[in-house]
Amino acid sequence: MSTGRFTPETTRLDDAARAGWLYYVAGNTQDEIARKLGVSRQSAQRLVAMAVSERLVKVRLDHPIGRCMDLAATLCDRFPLTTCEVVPSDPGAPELLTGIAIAAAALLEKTLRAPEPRIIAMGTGRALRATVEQLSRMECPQHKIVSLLGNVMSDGSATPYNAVIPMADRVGARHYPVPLPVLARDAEELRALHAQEPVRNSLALCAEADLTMVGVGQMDMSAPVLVDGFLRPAEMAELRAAGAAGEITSWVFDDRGHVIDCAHNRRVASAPLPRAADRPVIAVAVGESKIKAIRAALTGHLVNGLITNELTAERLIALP
Amino acid sequence: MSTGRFTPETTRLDDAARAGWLYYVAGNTQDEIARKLGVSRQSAQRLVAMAVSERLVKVRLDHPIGRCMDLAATLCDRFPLTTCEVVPSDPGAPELLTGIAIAAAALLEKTLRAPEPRIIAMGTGRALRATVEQLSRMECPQHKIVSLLGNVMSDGSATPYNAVIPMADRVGARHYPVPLPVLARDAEELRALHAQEPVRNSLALCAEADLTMVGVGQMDMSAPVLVDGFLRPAEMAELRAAGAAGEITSWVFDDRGHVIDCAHNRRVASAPLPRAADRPVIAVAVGESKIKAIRAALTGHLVNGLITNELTAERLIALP
DNA sequence: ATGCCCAATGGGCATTTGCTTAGTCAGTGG
DNA sequence: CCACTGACTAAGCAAATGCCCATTGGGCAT
Repeated sequence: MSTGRFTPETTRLDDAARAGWLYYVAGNTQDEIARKLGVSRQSAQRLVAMAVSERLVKVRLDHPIGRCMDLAATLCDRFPLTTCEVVPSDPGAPELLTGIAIAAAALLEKTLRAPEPRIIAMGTGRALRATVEQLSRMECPQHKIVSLLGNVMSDGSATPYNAVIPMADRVGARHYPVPLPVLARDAEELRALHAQEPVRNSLALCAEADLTMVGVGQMDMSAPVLVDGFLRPAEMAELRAAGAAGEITSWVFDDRGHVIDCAHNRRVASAPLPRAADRPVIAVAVGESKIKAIRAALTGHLVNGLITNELTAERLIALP
Repeated sequence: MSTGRFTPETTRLDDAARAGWLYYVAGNTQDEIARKLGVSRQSAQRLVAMAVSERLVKVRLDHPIGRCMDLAATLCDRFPLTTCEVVPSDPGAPELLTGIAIAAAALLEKTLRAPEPRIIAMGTGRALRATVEQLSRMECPQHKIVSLLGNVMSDGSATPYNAVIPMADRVGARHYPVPLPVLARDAEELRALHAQEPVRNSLALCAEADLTMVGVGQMDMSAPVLVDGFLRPAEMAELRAAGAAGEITSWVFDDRGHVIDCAHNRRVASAPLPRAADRPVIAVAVGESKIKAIRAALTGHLVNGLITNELTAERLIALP
């Protein structure tokens, strides 16, 4: 395009946006778009695809699917929740994260659009990672994004499902990766780590976060903490014997949602869970295997909000 | 079913919403949806279509261009326009010409790239001058560029915002500068001028132009015609008293877009305006002060295309 | 019971879309 | 100077989609 000579990057995205609008809003065919934009059909198709992949087009379903609304209402009723969102399940792939990721991203964006500075605290995990991938690019340097837990594994490598760094990148906010391991070697080392100035800063930010978003981990042999190597099978077995039902930012809790007093939790370097907080603390989780963990977290008021899907919600309600 | 009461309507809409969700959010194909919902593919397609037609799926474009496209669509809807382009305003300099100049230049280049000979008729003014400056250099001797109005001021000097000569220079096309003043001394002189062979040629070319591009002048004390000395303040006052709302290539029209029958217009030497033409006649204009003039030109179908910016488009739509 | 009406259904077909291959062209750097 | 890169276009194909139309079957009046 002729206008390309000024800001190739911007212009390309602009054209993608134009193509996306013509396609999704005006209902043009890609051929028409190609003609209107003066490019080949293939380019038009690329532009439309780019508008989607760059998350320029947001599809929202403006119909409360009766089922989902009922489930959300029931969950709010049964557990101490202030917000609850249930998205439809894909019957073929009920553990698909896309749906809850979109819902969670919409929630994050609502906070991020605020002109006043906000603090958003994030956990880690696949669900949050998927959430971040659904965020639009935006420019909000006024906000701070802080990690609830360290991103260093015991062997010194970075954790795989860190969400804070890509999130800060996408939305142009400042971020505070905590220079901490997930687990300290012992209580002694933990004290030393927490005494560091940057760590104390981060923890202080977490404590006053306007929005906290976390994943929920189950405590069985398919647990993320196990798969990702934070725990050895023997430790897992030990924790389960001690009544462990789930974990949030590595804090292991029992089936009533009480953080267990045990050796493991004494080594957890993560920010303390803001129990029964007045500000939103949202769990983002789906899956058959996580149901007990989610229920425990809700019961114990470790979170006050939940984003999940239809199937998981059904199972949560079906529990005795 | 989700609810105890049996409401076929609701259920059907719910299914539509579900199908829409699976299609647009989860990215299923209609075949998969059909399988998952246990209906035929055709029914799935009907459900998806219903989700759209019932406005259950809302598509939003998360990009500044989205708003511009919306505004353009509204303008096309409200006025008899076949093409309309709205470019983002620079919030700091909402009257900046660069944006619309780039858009207008892109439009010109699309025509200029045609291998068949084309005739492009150009008006004058700052906007068109800025447009020409955005044109890439190219070599298209097959086209003809003709001026809609003379480039000689009453004192014999050339008009400052001529666009045809630099345009022809940039794109390597033949051009037809009209050896005419902007205003004849009187109707008598006008007849004599228009009787000249080269003038008649030019006017004939204007009449069959494939693309006509003009600026729009307001009729107030900041008007270009006044600033550039084509009109004296007294004449301007007179015209305004006669209901003048704007001018295009010196033809002064009222707020319904009718060229006023007055002494001034009887002296105008410019090519006649191709009212309600079948070929594109594009106005290129921005600015708070031009809004009434633009609206009049659109209403009266003096042009069938508009290139403007976001702020001006908003104001045009906000007018009663 | 019979026939009719109408909405919903699914088959079939033309169009649209996503993607691949091959070729072109401008800019880049050795 | 030329090979290389990257991005584009053209052509074409298989899958996905949109839509027409004949069919079905339930509800309703006769």
